[in-house]
Amino acid sequence: MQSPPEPSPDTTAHPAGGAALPPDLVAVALSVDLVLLTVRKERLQVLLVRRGIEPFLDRPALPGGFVRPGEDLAEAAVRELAEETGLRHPPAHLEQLATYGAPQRDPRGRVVTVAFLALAPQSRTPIAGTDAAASYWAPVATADDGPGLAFDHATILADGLERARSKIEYSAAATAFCEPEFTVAELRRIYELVWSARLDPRNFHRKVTGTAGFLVPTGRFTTRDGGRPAELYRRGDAPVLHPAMLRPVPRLP
Amino acid sequence: MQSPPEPSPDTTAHPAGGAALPPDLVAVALSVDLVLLTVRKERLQVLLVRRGIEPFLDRPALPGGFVRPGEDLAEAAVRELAEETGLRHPPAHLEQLATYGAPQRDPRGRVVTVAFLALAPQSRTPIAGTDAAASYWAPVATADDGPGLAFDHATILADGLERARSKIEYSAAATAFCEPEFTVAELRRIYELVWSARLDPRNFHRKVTGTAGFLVPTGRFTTRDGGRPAELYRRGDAPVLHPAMLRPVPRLP
DNA sequence: CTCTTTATCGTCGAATCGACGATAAACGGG
DNA sequence: CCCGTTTATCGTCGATTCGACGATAAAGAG
Repeated sequence: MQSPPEPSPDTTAHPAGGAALPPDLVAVALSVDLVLLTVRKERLQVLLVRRGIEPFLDRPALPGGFVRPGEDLAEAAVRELAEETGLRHPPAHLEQLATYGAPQRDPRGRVVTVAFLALAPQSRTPIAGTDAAASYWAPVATADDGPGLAFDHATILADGLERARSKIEYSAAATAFCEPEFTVAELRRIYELVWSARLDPRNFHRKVTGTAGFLVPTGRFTTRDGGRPAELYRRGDAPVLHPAMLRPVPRLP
Repeated sequence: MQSPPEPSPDTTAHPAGGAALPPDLVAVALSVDLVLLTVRKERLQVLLVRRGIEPFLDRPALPGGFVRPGEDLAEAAVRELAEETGLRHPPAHLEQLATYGAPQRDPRGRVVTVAFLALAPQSRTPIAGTDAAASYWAPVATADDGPGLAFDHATILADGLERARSKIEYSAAATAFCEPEFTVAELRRIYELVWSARLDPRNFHRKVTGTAGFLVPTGRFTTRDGGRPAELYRRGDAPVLHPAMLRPVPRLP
C-alpha cells in the first residue's frame, strides 16, 4: 500500500545473549486506548477527550497515549486512566480488549494501539485529569453524533460496548459499575442500561441472590431508592456465573 | 526497569496532514504469533517450531514472525500460517487472542507480539512450510515437557487453550477442527479431546442436532467409524449457539 | 445367525426460566 | 391515623433444557 516510516531499531545497544533483532524490521509506535464506561444520570456513558493536536484536531477521541519505555501494556493503561480521570486505584474491572494495527489507521505513520476496556462507578471517576484538559462523559447512544470519533475509535468503542454487554452475561463484572455497597435494584438498573432492555425485578432478584458467589449480603438496609428498605450487598468473589444471565432476545412486535 | 533500544521513528518522512509523531516515542518491533490447534491421532495438538536462531536457540516456540510494512495484523497472521503450514486458504477459524508486551519478554529489545488463535482440521495442515523447516505437531498435554517454550509462549499457549475451550461452548467453532463433512460422533470426539471430558453420545446428539444453524444434514451416510451408518453433516451458519453447550463441571471422586 | 459396535430415538426427574400474583415495608398526603 | 403509592421480596405455574439412562436400529465380524 504505502511505506510508513521504517527506522531501524538500534539493536546494537543491548545485544543480550549475543542476539540482535533483524535490521530491516518495521518499527511501530505503540499506544494504549481506553474504553472507560460508567453509568451516570441513568445512561451508559463513555469517557472521551477533545483532541488538542493534529491529526483530528478538536475531534472527540478515546483517551489514551503512547506506551513508555519499560512499561507493560496494562501498566500503561492504568497510568493513562489515572492521568485522565484522577483515579487513584486501578478500576474494579480492567481487561485487554483487542489490538488495532491497520497500516493507515494513523496518518502520521505506523501506530498500533492496544485497547483496554474499563468499568468504573461514577464516584471513582471525578475527571480531575490534567493531561487532556478537555475530557468529558458522553452517552454511548450519542457518541457517534456530531463529528465522528478520531482514528478508528468508533470501531474500538463498538467492540468495547459489545464486550461489556457480553461480559456481564457470564461474569459479575456489572458490579464494577456499582458503589462498594449497592442494592439489587441498583444492579438491575446497570444491566438494563447496558443492555437497553427491561428486566423483571422479581426474576432478577431471584437470579442474582440465588447464584453462589455473586453477591454478599451485608445485613444492612437502605431506603435511598424510596419504597420498602432494600438490603445492601457487596460484590462476591465468583469470577464467572453459572449459569449465565443471558440477554433477553429482542422481541418482534 | 531498564532501557531497551529506543530509536526515534523518522517521522519527518511522511508528515501527512502537517502532523508528526512526537520525537521521543518508544519504537517497538511488532510480531504475530500463532496458536494453531488441530486434533490429530486422538489428541489435541499445537503447531510448534524449533528455533533456529538466538535467543532460545533450539527451543520450541510458537510459529510467528514480524509484521511487514503496510500489512495488517490479521493479514500477517494469515501469511505466517501459510508459510508455516502450506495452508492455502485462511483457516476455518482465526481470531485475535491477545497482545503481549512485557518490556523484558524478548532479550533483544522491545518486541510486542499479537497472538492469534487458529483452529484447523488435520487435512489442511500438511506442514509443507519452507520458512521454519523444523515445524511439528506436539500434543498440548506434553508441550511443557522437556525444554520450556521460548519467550512467554507458554503463557500464550495456555491463554489460547483456555480461549479454545471456552469458544466451543458458545459457538460452532469446534466444526473448524472437522473435515468439510463429518459425523456427530466425530464432532463429539473433538469436544471430548479439547475439554478432556467424556460426553454422553445421546445427549450430545440431541443437543447439536437440535440447535438451529449448528449442523446442516447432507442426507448421505458413512460407516467409516464402524457400526451403524452415521449421517454426514456440514457446518451451519450460526455464529453463536443458543443456548450454549457448557463444559461438564469437574467431578470430585 | 449371533455378537459387537456405533447411531439414533425416547423417557424421566431435576434445574432453570419467563410471566406474573401476592405480600411486606417504607413514605406522603389527607 | 388511614390510605394510596412506591419499591422489595417471596411464591407459583408452565415451558424449556439438562443429565442419566433405557431401548431400538443398522452395519460388520466371526
